[in-house]
Amino acid sequence: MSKDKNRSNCPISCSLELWGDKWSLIIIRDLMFAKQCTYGDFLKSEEKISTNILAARLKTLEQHMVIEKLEHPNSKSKVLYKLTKKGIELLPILVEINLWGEKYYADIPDRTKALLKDVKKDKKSFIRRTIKKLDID
Amino acid sequence: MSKDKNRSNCPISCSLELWGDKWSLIIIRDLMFAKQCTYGDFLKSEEKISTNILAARLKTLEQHMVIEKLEHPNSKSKVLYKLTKKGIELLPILVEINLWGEKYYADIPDRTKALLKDVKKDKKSFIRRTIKKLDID
DNA sequence: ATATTTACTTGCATTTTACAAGTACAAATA
DNA sequence: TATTTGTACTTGTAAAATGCAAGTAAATAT
Repeated sequence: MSKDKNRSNCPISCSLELWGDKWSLIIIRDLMFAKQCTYGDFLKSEEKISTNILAARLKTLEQHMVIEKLEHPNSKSKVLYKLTKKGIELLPILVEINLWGEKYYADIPDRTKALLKDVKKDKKSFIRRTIKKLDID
Repeated sequence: MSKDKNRSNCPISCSLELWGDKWSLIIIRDLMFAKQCTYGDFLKSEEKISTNILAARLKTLEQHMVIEKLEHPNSKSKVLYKLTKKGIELLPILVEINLWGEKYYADIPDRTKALLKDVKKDKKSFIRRTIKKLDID
């Protein structure tokens, strides 16, 4: 019925209890680099999340104020999802995961390579610029 | 029988397929800040991982060369686990998760607070020093 | 010789996930 | 206006992962 207690007060452990799974950061990645997404946009991602899992994750992330829902400007049947400040602040984590993954996995997409080249040139500046883009709505 | 194909070539997605769960980074955290751990040490952690899950995660992380097994200097019945270079390089990710978690969760343990104070003073230096400690074996 | 420690494995109930299909409302089309 | 399509979900169910308790085997301590 109600929320369980955290298994510890370690910030890493608490964070993992919220988004430590195979899908949450994929959703957040999409929002981070596409700015805003509809439900259908998430479903179209290459990783092919199933619709019930997507709905569950969106719900949890919204409840924990990592993302929020917005009305779509052109349509009442569409919903726009976007990152909150709390969600945007996950960017440094995504950047570091990207850098680690680039080092240990092959066939990185060109778009990602370009992005990471930019990151490596000046990480702080990349983060600042990306956040700035997300903040404008 | 054999390994499944990755769901995409996105480095974030690939990384999550390996350690995107509620336990892998807890194991890695323990190794990162305790340098070396036995099986029993992991079980003693506050988060109370169950023994079958621990065994499964250690196996996967070893297979993917994130951790490795060492003989215990004093005992043939003990096994020492330590991070490989690949594992050590997850430190920037753990640092960023820690910083995010510190911001959004309460009652952070004093040890962690002290560590994060050090991180915030000079992140690069903290990472360099922590890696240096881990490299000596 | 016996008991204890250590690193696991095994069995099973519960939970989570993945896949397929279905629903409800908005919007476009005939 | 009626019907089809698009969009955001929900529901059902089988398969897989998890959590808990107990068990095993080798090494060490007593």
